Amino acid sequence: MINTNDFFDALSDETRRRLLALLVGDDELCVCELCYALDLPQPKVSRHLAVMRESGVLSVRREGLWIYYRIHSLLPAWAYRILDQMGQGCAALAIFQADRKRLKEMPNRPVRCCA
Amino acid sequence: MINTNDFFDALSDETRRRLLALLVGDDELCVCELCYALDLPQPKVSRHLAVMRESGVLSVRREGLWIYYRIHSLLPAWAYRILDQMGQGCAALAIFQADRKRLKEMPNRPVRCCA
DNA sequence: TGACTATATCTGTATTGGCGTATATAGTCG
DNA sequence: CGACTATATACGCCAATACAGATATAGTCA
Repeated sequence: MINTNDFFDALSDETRRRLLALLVGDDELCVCELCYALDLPQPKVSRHLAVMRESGVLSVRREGLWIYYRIHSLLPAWAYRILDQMGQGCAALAIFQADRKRLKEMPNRPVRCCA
Repeated sequence: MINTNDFFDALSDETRRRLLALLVGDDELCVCELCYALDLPQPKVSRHLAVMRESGVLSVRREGLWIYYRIHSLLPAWAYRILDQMGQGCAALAIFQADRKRLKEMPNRPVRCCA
């Protein structure tokens, strides 16, 4: 079960909120998609994902070379609702909209074979 | 209008979450009530309240010697819902329950005259 | 095996942010 | 005015954390 402090720690950084906002909408995305969408160096994205993976906010699945992250399915209901509201609150912001746009227009997105 | 970063910054510290959780339930409380409930030194509580006041998460009313804080009434709907869900998520935790208990049992609570 | 791709981790640095303590401000009341 | 109460702020210190850049790991495919 996730720790409350860890959950709010995930929300305390804008980069992490950008990652979460994408994942709330898209159910699962791989690291290279997230890097491309946020237009940030891969180690930076990877470190933030690691923080959230280690605290149980995100879960991970490997498929070949790609590693897919998603919102952890065992979060308590209130935590889901907060993520959802955060997504709504951020949807109006230019940065978050640009992230969505870049993701949508990303060339050669990896194809899930056996989601 | 509140800044999204500032809003999540308010949630990023446990002391601030304890303050917010009390205020979500009680509509307004003065600094000495909050100090007593959290059992923390006054400057520490005051500094955390100042952070949230300056970013527009809390608003303030003076009544004589006492200063009453409350959740700001102009937060966007999604922010309210997050505060509400945070309150529910934390309600199960011992620290937050103890805060409520101390507040309820506090002797000589100041009396609002003209709320 | 070796080249290549995707992702993770390490290392050193700079910044942020919380803390305790001391002190300042502001209002009340004699 | 001076004593008192409630609250706010300033200061110096320390720990946490984000960062860039370099490097390691792990899987794939020739």
